[in-house]
Amino acid sequence: MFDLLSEPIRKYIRDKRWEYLRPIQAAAIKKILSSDEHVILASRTASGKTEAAFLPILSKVDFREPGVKVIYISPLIALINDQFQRIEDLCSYLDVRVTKWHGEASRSLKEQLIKNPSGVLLITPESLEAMLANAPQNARKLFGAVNYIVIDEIHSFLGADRGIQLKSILARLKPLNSGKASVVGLSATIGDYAQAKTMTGDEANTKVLLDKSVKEVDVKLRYHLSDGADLPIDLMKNLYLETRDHKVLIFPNSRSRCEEVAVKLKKLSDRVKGHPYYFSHHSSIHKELREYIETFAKTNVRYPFAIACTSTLELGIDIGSVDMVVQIDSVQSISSLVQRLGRSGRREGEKSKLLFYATNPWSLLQTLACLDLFDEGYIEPLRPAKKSYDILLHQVLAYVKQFSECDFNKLWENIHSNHAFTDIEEHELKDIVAWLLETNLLEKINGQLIIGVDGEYIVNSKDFYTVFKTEPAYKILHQEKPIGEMPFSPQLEINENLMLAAKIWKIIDIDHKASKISVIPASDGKKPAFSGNGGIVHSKIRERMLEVLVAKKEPAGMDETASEALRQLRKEFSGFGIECLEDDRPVLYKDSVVQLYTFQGTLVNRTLAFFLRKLNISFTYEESDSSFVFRELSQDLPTVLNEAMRLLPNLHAHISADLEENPSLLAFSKWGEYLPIEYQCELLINKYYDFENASAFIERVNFVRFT
DNA sequence: GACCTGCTGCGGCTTG
Repeated sequence: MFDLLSEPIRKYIRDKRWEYLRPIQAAAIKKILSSDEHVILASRTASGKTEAAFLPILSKVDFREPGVKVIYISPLIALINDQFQRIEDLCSYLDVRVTKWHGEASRSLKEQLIKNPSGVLLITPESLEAMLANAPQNARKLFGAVNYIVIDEIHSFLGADRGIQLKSILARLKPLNSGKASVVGLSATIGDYAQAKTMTGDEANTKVLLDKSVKEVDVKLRYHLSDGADLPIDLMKNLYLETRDHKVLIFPNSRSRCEEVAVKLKKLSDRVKGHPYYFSHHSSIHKELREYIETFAKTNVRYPFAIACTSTLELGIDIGSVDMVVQIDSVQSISSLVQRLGRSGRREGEKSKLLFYATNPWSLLQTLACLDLFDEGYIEPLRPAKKSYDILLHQVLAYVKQFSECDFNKLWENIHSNHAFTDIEEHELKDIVAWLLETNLLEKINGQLIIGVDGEYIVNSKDFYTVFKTEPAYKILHQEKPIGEMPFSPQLEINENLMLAAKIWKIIDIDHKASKISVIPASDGKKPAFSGNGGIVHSKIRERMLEVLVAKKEPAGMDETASEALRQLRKEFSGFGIECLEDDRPVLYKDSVVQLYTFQGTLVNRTLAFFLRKLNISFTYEESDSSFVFRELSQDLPTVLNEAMRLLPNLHAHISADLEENPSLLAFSKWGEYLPIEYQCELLINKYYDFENASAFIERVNFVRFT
């Protein structure tokens, strides 16, 4: 393979003293150099995917003619900054210019590129959106000669609104260079290759190159039952002893818990004069502090450290290799587990090390299920987008802004040929455009659609370029230096103490006008409160939990208390006599209380809850064990579910009544509120609920009674 | 108790 590469690239490899090419690199070189087909490169973390894409692309592309030749698209600014150094290093062998283009990148360098377009461009989807909408003339000048579009961490776009937007942007780029650019997608965690291929818009000519080799994982499972809001002290002490001499990432699943873990570990360390390198890293920590932590982790070789973090440290940002990954209570998805495990054992021949703590039996069971699925190489498929009317509406505004004016037929031609919207029909676009005209987001002059009076505010706001929502928050400052931010809550009051950035603070001033809170150091205080929605657990994980629950086999890696907790939970359920894992579901009858364990994913349960509400049946739902508790059930469960199915033919009427009563149901969608009401209903049905799988569950479920 | 992601144009100021 080496000989196929161009001389400067071969020199790069010699200078790096690579003894051999990784399997994914060899395969990618062969494929990319021999064809112009789109490719998806799927291979575990730290397997050299970036080079797998760029070595052959840089060998093949002729950079002498003007114009940007390669676009690299990343979901994160931090990843662009990281990859910039690697790619620039590579490109220095070819005298090719690399330019960063995102909201925090240098404007003068952007302007230089527009004056004299060439080389490789690293950019975010939102920056592409902004360029297409605001300065289409720049986009034409820059992208007329693009040969390759590399999409990093492509799984982070799949199954998400941001992915539909990216698809649409790729479709809008096509006419600028007569569609001659090939797409190369990179990821370590793709569960559904068919869906990954749809990103390119040409599934038939998209090939997947897959390196299935996996790292061995060394797993230890511990159990410390928690009765209250805080983590048990014996868990914290054990965690301290296990991690004090190592470089570790700790994933406690919430920002609030990150603070708790970082502060408590630091206190334990202080007491015995241990190292001071305890940090917390999540979205509410100020950017500069986060960057400091990342740089510390990457460049420090001498000292052990512990970073309590959320999914901010899950994607490909390079913080080097850690000795161990700690997970406190279960992950919500296998994809997330794979990414987190990939942060340790990155060196050749090294194992990944995972230390897991459960604080309740269901979290232990969920982890065992996830590890089981992980061993099989399973990654949950993402829900394919169906009728994304909200993103369509956003892209309609973007198209009209990009074109300045266009008639309906031109708009329809563009939407119709856009692979993000293959399931949208002309009459649907007509309805939505008519509604946009009625609400003054669009206007029609001489048969031409233009942005309307109220639309101007929307498309000219800096909030226009994203398809996801963000909550307003207060800035937290110490001596005018920003530490982080928090959403306003009753917790934020003068003289209250709280944790942030692994330190404890006392609030001394609140400026509501400027949304600023001043703090000074303190020695004791509470965990911060953040508002958020948990993740979505896939039905496959819940089904596997049932399987592990009724199995006899003792899973490996558990300590004695964990084993005992599993034995206990298995004993509780041994009386049910589950025979068919797919259909049988336990129902516990105790006095007048009925508890149904569905072992279904979050979306199916959410849909079942919708039915129960509509039937005026009172219940409580518990996400951790996926169960519904009924305290005054007057009919038996099969009758109830039969009635639920009878609601289906009138679904729209029920949903629209719900929406009228509670418009915040649409809060999950940033652009949904601008849709006509009947399309808002469709959006709820397609994106928020899962009627297909809920109905299938109702039809096949067989209640296994236990008293 | 429950994750994350991104951003323009322009006016006005400071600094070399």
